[in-house]
Amino acid sequence: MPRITPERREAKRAHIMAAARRCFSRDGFHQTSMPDIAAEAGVSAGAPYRYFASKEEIILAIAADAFRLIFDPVEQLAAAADAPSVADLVAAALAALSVETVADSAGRPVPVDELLRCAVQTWSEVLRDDAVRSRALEGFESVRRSIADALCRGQTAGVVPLAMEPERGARMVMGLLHGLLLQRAAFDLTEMTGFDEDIRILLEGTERPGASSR
Amino acid sequence: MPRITPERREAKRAHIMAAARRCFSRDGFHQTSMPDIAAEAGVSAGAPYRYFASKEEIILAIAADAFRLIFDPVEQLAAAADAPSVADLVAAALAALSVETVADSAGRPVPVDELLRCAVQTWSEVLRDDAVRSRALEGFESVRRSIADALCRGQTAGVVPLAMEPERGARMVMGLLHGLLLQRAAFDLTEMTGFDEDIRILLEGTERPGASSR
DNA sequence: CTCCAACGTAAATGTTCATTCATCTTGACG
DNA sequence: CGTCAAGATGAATGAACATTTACGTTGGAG
Repeated sequence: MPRITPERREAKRAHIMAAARRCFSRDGFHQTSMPDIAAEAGVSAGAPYRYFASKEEIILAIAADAFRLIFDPVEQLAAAADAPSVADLVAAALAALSVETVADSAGRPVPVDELLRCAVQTWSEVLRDDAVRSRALEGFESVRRSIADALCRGQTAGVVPLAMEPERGARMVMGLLHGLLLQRAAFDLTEMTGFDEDIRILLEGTERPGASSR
Repeated sequence: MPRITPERREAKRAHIMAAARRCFSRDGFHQTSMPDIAAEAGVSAGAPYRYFASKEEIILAIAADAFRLIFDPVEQLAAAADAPSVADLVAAALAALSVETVADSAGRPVPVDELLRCAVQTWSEVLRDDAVRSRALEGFESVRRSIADALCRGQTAGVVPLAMEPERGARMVMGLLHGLLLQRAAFDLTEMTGFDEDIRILLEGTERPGASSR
C-alpha cells in the first residue's frame, strides 16, 4: 500500500485540524473559508479534502474535540471524587477553565482559549445541525450523569443536602460551568481566582481555612 | 412629505424584524439569506433594504433586542428588590426564562424561545463582530452591576454573606442564568419548576415553607 | 532501484448570496 | 382629487465560496 504511513497521515490530519481551530477561533465557523484553512495550514486549497469529506466534517471534528477536551477532566473528577460537596464539584470544574493548554489524545498541547471560543460557536450549531446536536447532547448528558451520581454519593456521605434533587443540581453545576465558560470566552472574565472560595462561602456558610486557590 | 406615516414605517420595520427573528431562530444567522427574510415577511427581495442598511444591521438589531428583552426584567428586579438574598436573585432570573412570551417596546408579544435561540447565536457574533461585542458587553456589565449592587444591599441587610465578593457573586449569578438559558435553548431543559427551591436549599440550608414555584 | 497508488496542487466549476437599480405603485399633503 | 417623493418590486450584478478535477509529485513496498 504505497500511500503514506499511518502516523504521517494522522499527524497531517491533526495539523489541518489545528489550523482550522485557529481560523475558527479567530473568525468563526462561517466566516472561515476552506481556502482560509488550507492557507493557515500551509497547504493547497484541495488538500483538506484528502482528510475531511467536507467543511461540515471539520466543524464536527473540532466541536467534538472542544467539548471533550474541556469536559473530560470535569467528568473524570466527578467520577473519581469520593463524596464531593457541590462546592467541590464546582471548584473542580472551574479549575478546568483556568489552565492555559490541555493535551489532545496524542499529547499535543491545545490552547484552552481556542477551545472555549470554538465551544461557544458550537452552541449555535447545536441549534440547527442534527449531527452536531446529537453528539453535543450525548456529551452533555454524560457529564451531567457523572455529576448527578457524584451528588448522590455526596448525599449518602452527608455533604450534600438530601432535599436537593440531584438531576436539577447537576443541571445547575453544568449551567454555572457553561456560564463562566461563556464569560471567559466572550465577556472578559480574566481573573479566575476566588470563585472557589466564594462558592464555598455561599454553599457552606463558612470560609475554608486551608484554601485550595491554586 | 408624502412618504409613509411614521407609525406605518415603524410597524413595517417591526414586521420585517419579526420575520428575521423567526428565520434566525430556525436556521441561524448565516444560513438565513436576505431573500429568505424578505420571503418570510412577504415582501420583495429589495424591501428590507429600505429599513436596514445591511444584513449586519438586522443581526445587530435582533441581538440587541434579544439581550434586552431577556435581561431587562432581571435588571429591574435586581434594582427594585429591597435586600435580596442570592437565592432571591437567581429565582427571579430563572423566572424570566420560564415565560412563553414577552412584550417588546411597542407591546407586541415576542416568543421567548425565539429570543433564547437568537441570544445563543449572538454569543458567537460577540467573538468576532466589534459592533455586536460592544453592545453585548455594555448590556452584560449593566446587568452585572445591578446584581452586584443588589448583593451589596443584601450584605448590609445580613442576608448575603459578608465574606463573598459581590463582583464575583454577580458573575456567578449571571453565569448560572446564561448556563440555564443555554440549556433551555439547546440542551432540552423543558421543566423549569423546582430550581428555585433547590437553590434555596443549597444556599440557605433550609427549604422555604411558603414556596414560590413558578 | 523502480514503480505506482496515493498525495498534493491550483485552476476550474457551478452555485449562492448580498446588494443595487431601473421601473412601477402608492398614499398623504395641498 | 391630483401630484410626486418615497415605497416597493424583482431582475441584474459581481463577488465569494465549497467542492471537483486534471495533472504533476513522492514515498515506501517489493
